[in-house]
Amino acid sequence: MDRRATDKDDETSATERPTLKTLAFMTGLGVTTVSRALKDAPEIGAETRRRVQLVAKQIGYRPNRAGVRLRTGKTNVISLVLNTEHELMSFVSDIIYGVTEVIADTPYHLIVTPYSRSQDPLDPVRYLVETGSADGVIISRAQPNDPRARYMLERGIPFATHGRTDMGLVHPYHDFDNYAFAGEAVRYLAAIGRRRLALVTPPVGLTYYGHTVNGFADALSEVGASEVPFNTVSIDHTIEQIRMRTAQLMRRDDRPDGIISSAAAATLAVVAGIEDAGLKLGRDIDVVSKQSSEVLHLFRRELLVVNENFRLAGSELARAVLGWIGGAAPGSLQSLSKPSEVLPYRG
Amino acid sequence: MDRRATDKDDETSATERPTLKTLAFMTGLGVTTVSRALKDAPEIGAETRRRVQLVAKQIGYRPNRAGVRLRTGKTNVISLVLNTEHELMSFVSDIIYGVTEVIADTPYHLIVTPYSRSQDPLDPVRYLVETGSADGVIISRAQPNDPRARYMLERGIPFATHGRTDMGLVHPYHDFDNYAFAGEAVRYLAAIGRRRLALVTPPVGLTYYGHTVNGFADALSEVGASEVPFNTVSIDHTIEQIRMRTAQLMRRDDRPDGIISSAAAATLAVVAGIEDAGLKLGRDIDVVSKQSSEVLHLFRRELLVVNENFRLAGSELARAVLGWIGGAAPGSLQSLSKPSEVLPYRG
DNA sequence: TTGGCAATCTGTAACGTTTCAGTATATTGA
DNA sequence: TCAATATACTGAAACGTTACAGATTGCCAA
Repeated sequence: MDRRATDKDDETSATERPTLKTLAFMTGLGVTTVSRALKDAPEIGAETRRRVQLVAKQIGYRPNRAGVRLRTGKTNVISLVLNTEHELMSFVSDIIYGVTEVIADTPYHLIVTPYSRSQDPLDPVRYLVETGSADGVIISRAQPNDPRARYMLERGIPFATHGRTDMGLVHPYHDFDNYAFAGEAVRYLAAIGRRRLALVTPPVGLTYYGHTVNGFADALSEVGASEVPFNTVSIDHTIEQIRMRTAQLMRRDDRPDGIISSAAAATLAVVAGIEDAGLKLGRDIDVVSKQSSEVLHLFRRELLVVNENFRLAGSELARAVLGWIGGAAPGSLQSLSKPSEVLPYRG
Repeated sequence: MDRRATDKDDETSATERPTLKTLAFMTGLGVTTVSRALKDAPEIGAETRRRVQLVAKQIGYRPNRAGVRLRTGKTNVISLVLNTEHELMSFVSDIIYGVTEVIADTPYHLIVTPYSRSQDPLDPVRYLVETGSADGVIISRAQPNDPRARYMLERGIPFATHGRTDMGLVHPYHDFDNYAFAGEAVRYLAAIGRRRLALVTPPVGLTYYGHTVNGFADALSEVGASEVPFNTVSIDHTIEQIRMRTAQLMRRDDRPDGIISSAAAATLAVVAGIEDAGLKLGRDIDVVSKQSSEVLHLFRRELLVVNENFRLAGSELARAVLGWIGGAAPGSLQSLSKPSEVLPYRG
């Protein structure tokens, strides 16, 4: 128990970042004791604990991430896996902000892991898991049978999906209730006298494609309206494609008098197509669209909108992943966001 | 030189992630040799080098980031520092995608570090530097006298700014030539007979506010048009504010017959305001606007647009930071993006 | 032969953290 | 009184990497 300054340590330069060793030296304790005191371990005396924590706060001690990660494997990183090509008018920033909001006062960092159209969506996830680059993962564009979710479940790495899967496997998710959205939209249009409705669907293959289509179909038969098939486009198509095909559709005799669109970007193109065909919004046809920011009513007042909050989605997803990491049951970390009413323009 | 399996090592379980030790064992070499062979050190025999690299590739060896980071301080992380509240129609995703494009085949990860309106913009930067969380930083919303740039220059941490500063200090940046943009816009409007022009400016305080205002003023006097002051808004204002104040402006006798807008989101509000005042785009007034995605022509065909490519900005910024990290001279890592022509709608 | 010197390769230590297996002291039970 | 036990602390080892300071070998000049 000799308390001479250890010969090799240079506690001289005050500019260096403090480590546990610095704290140990300052408090006269061992490194181990300091480490445990900082994490409120029970076998540390109350006064010692307070003293260590005080000094740590004073000198602005921050654990070295690399040290922790090397020793424990804990990265303190959440990864958001994104497709860099889909989603035109990108809601991406909202999700990111939602996530950062939640992790702001945690030690977590957010890394963005992209993948492109040409890649297998499993690639980035495999990379993250194999290299142990994150404690938790958020993926979007969930599919009914999603290999990524299956993969991560097998490896036991916490994750949350934006959108639900349908594999009989339970995992955290956040989803917008697109079944309800499509239903509400149909009922609204029926209520204002529209009877021949078309749907601009989500990308085929994603889970919420099914939800939307089902909500649409069920509500159609409920209100006794009919569907005008419009399967040639989804919101993943380009502006040009959607516009052209909408114009084609609107030039037919059996054209719809109502359209429901699953995304604001697509709606811009749909409206352009409608007008290309010489028809007028609000008179010849009504359009209900989801949007994630208040742009559509600036675009055309006649549009009917339903708001989807992606910032909230980001927050919920982050909360879910952190919850799972923290040991909560995956099944308890699922949330579904109800759509707003269908909103007409108000001055 | 005994080649018995070292007693404590368990090279048995094939499921573990390979490390240098694994490679050393497999090749029969020392850990040091393997390490150097992998980074093409000159004192390693050519054959040995090839052999090690072959084995490494075969078993999918990936250096442990925490190990490298702990030992060398190199994080292999680039941080993008973002304000979570400004920038309505967010170009954020484009920047992110641009960055990820460039770092895709490097060992770098991208972390997003947010800060909110209530915080000092220096906070996140200070955090990154103090904790050594990134090898390079990208900041946006550059100011003429930017404390963040000054701070990072002092600490010698590589960074790039989206937008220029004006402190007589040299550092990498990427910027859109807003002086040219405003000038082109003025000249275009003058050429189609507009003589009384108003400018929806960038946020006061940011460097490109000055560029834009100067480009506007210089071109005005060049073509002999006059300015209608419109200092009550900038593109950082809310949609509602811009819309209301534009309507007010357009109801005055001395209203402009041309408006130049620095952002697409603001332009939506400007057009709404114009129409609120009962005026018609293309007849009573023309509007030139920057946009970062092809939305404005769907919105109103009469709009005149200039495209700004944020994905490119992201790529350039990433390239700049990586260049600086790689030892290039900061002064050689500056780029300016020329605006496109002013583009009217074409069917 | 011997010394010197390249050319290759190697072990050890260190980065900062947590965990393991203690040690020293005080306190309790009988 | 003595042993058992609880309390409060500690050093050493390990995570995977790189840098440092050697080691070993072969070859050439003297």
